[in-house]
Amino acid sequence: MATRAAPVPELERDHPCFDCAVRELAVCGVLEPAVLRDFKKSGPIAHYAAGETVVFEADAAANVYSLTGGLLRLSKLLPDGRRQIAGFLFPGDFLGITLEEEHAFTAEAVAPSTLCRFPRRQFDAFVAANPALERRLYAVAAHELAAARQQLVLLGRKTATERVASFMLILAGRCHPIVEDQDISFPMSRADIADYLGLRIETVSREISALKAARVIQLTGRQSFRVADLGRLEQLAEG
Amino acid sequence: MATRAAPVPELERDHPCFDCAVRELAVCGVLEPAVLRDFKKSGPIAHYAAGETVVFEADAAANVYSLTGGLLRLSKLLPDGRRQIAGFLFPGDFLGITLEEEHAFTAEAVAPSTLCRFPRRQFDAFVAANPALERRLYAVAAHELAAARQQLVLLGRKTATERVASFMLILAGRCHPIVEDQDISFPMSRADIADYLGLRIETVSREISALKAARVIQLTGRQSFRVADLGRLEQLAEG
DNA sequence: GCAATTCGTTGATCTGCCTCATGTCTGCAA
DNA sequence: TTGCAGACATGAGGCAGATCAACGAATTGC
Repeated sequence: MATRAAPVPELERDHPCFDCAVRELAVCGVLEPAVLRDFKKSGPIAHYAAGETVVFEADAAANVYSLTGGLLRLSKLLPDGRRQIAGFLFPGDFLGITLEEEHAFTAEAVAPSTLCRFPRRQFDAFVAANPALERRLYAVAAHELAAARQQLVLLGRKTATERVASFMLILAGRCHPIVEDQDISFPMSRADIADYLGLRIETVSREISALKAARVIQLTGRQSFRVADLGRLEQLAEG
Repeated sequence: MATRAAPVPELERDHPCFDCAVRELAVCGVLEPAVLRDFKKSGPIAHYAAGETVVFEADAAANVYSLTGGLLRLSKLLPDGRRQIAGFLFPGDFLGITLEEEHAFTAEAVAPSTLCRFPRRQFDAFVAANPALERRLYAVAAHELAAARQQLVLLGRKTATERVASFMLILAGRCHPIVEDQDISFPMSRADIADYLGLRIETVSREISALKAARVIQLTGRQSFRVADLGRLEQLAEG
């Protein structure tokens, strides 16, 4: 979870990074304050309302972004309207891991979101000049790759029950340690969950109801829940 | 495709990299000959027969590898035996993009394969000392990530017909340019294809038969085919 | 050579999830 | 309060792909 970093004394109080909540988490975390000061000059902070699009797939990849607050979804549409969500971006996550000239996925705000935007060319130059940043980007890419491959297993081989249970565990896993009866809220709709898990919303709804009926989870709102039986949930997620 | 690089005159004739077929393609491609000479000292060449395991999932990630010949599959098993193949590695591909201490996937030889093996610690030190190599690794990771996310769309939202057509296009896409009536051979079994596409072997077999009956492809052997109608194949792959 | 085994194909049937339909809840505005 | 719209839930029936079964064609071992 995004733990607020200590303010950076070397920075001016009005510098946008001064009390950034995700500085340690984000790629910027590896930069020295002096470097950071210059770095952030390169791009403004952008706000997006829920539902707004940050980048369209096939758009020129002119900027890269660091998400400081909110939630994004990365999705792709097939010609007939079928949609697959490849992943969600949480505060601290980086948007723009590619060397292609165009984005491969659409990024949209699921909840109101705040991002630091950097012109791509400038960012690349900055990366080239800062080996620590380059290393951090590689780490981020490796991490995303592992997550995507894990999702391949879910989409290729898991049942609807296993998928929904796995999703609940992913949500719960964002809090360390995972404890039972802790309230976990998720801003995404059933439609988003369905498109992430390769299911239909009716199926997601039914499976959530089943988990609730089995007293494995407890719904505390439309978009929040508690894990009531972690062992059983983990069991259901694997088969 | 692996185009044989020109021999490297600065290297001894008996140096393993002297006439490596994939040197330009692989991560080593960015290294100066003098650096390359030292680099390769660090690890031997390993051979694996078809079916042999290079690394087991959950094994300590003690080595990284560069595939110089053959074909590997990256797979994961669920407790009850269901298997998902996350991807195939072709000559020039790198095995070991992770910062975790354990491998997340099993890597097995689909066909007889040859790999350069490097102790991970030594490799990491080498990467830290060679920014060009670091950049290349990031490029490789970004590329793999894009491929994995594309595969998420296939597994989450495509029909059996679309999946098999997409697979044929992926195979054909490894030859540039894609031309009709060029013989394309693939060393993987129907079981491997099924586990890659999230289908059963019977379904893969039926769909291949259907593509053949529709004269979209032509089978020239058990594990080779020709694209007879590229436009139609692309159409079928998207829906 | 011939059995034994593995791999791929094809047919018949079954089932998990999708599709379609309808109902319920919540938030918001009048 | 009522009415409305959007999101979510639930029921009934259908279908794509899984499962089960049988067979043919390569490959391997003797």
